[in-house]
Amino acid sequence: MHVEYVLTLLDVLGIESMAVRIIDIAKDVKLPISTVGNILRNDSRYGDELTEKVRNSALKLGYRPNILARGLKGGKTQTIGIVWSLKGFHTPVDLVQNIAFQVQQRGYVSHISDSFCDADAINQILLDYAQRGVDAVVVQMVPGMPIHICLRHLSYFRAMVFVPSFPLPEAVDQVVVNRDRAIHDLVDQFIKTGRKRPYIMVPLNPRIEKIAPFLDRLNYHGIPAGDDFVIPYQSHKVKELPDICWNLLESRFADQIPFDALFCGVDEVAIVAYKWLMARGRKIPQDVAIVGFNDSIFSKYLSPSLASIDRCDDEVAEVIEKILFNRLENPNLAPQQVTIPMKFVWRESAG
Amino acid sequence: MHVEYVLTLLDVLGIESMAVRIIDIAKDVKLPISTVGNILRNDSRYGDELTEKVRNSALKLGYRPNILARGLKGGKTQTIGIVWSLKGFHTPVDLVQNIAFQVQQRGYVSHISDSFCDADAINQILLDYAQRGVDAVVVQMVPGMPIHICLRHLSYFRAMVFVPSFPLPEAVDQVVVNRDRAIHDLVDQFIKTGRKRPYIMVPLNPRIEKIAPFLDRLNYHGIPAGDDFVIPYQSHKVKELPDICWNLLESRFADQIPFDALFCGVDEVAIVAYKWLMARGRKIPQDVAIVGFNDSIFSKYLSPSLASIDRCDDEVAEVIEKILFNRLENPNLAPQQVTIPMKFVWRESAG
DNA sequence: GTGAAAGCGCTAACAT
DNA sequence: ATGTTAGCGCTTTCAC
Repeated sequence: MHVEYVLTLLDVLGIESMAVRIIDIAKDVKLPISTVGNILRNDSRYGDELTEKVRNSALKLGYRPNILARGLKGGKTQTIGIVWSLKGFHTPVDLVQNIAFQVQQRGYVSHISDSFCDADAINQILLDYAQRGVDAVVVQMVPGMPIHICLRHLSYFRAMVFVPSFPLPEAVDQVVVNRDRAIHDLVDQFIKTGRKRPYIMVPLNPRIEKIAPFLDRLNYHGIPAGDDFVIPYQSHKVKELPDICWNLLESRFADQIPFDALFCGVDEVAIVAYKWLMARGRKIPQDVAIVGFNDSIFSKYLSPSLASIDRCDDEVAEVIEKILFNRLENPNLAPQQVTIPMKFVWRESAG
Repeated sequence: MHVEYVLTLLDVLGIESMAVRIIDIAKDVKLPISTVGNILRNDSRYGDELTEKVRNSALKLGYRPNILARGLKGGKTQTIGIVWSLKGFHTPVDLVQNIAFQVQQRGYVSHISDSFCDADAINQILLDYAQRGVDAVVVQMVPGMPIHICLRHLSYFRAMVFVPSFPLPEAVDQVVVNRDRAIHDLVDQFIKTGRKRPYIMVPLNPRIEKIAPFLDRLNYHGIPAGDDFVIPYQSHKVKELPDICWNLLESRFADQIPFDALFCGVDEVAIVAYKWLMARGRKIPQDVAIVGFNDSIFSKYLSPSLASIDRCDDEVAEVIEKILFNRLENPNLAPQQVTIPMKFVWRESAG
């Protein structure tokens, strides 16, 4: 900062700019530093009188422990780190905000870093968190990501919660957020309403999350669905996603529309499909059924209302928080595993 | 963590779980700690040979400085804090992600905290950041928020960038993101297309951001617009927003629709308005023109395409980052102020 | 029950 | 040019 300016300003405001330390309290109450520290840490050995005196002084002076110093000695830093794929449209950023919010309510502060779905990036982030004395981390596990990248950092953190889409075989704390059930349900809905050629429009990777269960379920119903049922898109920049999808539909289905149902990787893409199909005089869901993903708040109010898949972010955030703090409070607990299946939400567009 | 399990696991993986310290390098190269530290800090006094030796050793051992120890001594922690109103739908969470992303690219880590638009909460967060040796903070300033709440913490941080919607009179680094121009433009568009009663549907607070410029501009055009032109909504939970708005329209305009244009606080609310109006047989934009807010990626693909206001998040994030790191690199710079006006984006729904 | 003192890992001022 | 040393603020062990 512009030092002179700041000093002047602080002067004008009459602000004391030094942080209060334990030693300041010690001087105030005329006791040794360790006594003050111990009392502030709720050491029960001290008399009520002393305790009260110290607490009052701390309150009076506005004492706040220096987290850096605490952490340096191996103490808790009241910090949790969240490693997530934030860029790219397939990702539930709301969920991250939710977790951060929960954590903040507990008096913790969170670091949020973009994993870029890249093993090396995750490794660097975890190393970085370790240097900072981060107490615990939440790591989104993308299918195909080697988990040992993360496990090697296990000893640096008091807790480590993984959020994969399929159960990890390792005995670690994990909240599995699985799409299979929801995708089965939506395919069943397509079948029930007589669809013969349901397509899927999603990013190509990771295949196992959406494409595989979709095609599998179609095959289960006797529809020989292969990669010709997949309309893959690349989404480097979220902003370009709608245009990319529009162009994809234009170029690939200029002559005819071979599908009678379409599962879109996100609700926003479903909106593009709506417009594209309507421009061709197709009726939704009569001619083509549509299902989106994420159950965005607007989906219910599209015309027709858009069926979607609910990731259950609130519940997931809640469970993550629970498991995380359980572990922090009780380090010797057996590893926890909770599965939260996403839910298919029927609406008009699904037929 | 489950200690036994972790130890076994680490054992199996053959992982060395101790962090490498300067002293480890010092032992490795048989030099005093300070020499190693100095060299690692790019002290130019040392010979090439020594320098190389130390650097190689650091690389070999995978040395990473302990940020806590560095910060404790008053050094940089490579951390920036972001204080923003995250809950509540009026807020550009994307922007926060953008900033965090930029910061990460620079090798910094970010803390993100929800300000709840509350002075006391902000105060606590800044105190907390100060305890953690956070290098710099970015603070969203909501109109009406007393800035001295923040200024009193000025001396704790190496940089402090404010993001208000109107210029702050104080000489501080600030990126002003202003709506006035965009709202003027959209009102002018309404007038140009002959609208007589344009309404606005937004949260009641802060009035000065959207409602005031909207009504002012209408009055400028000779339309005596007052609070009867405002349809205020409360949005405690984002998820409930569409239903709340729907019910609001239902109950307030059961008999007749008095407006021929509607400016919605977010694009999602515009979607609700679309459906509600269409259900009543109204044509958009012929009967009622609609403009949303945020220029969400789907707006262009609604039917009709939705006019909106672009917050220019990317540009804002970029400027914030630039000012922030300018200040960190050059503490004696004069305070910077940049204004980035939002932009009205015309599309079919605006008529 | 109370208090002195030894670090945590790093930085930087200060000797040599 | 190179090396010594005194902390930063807190925690925790161990004397008293």
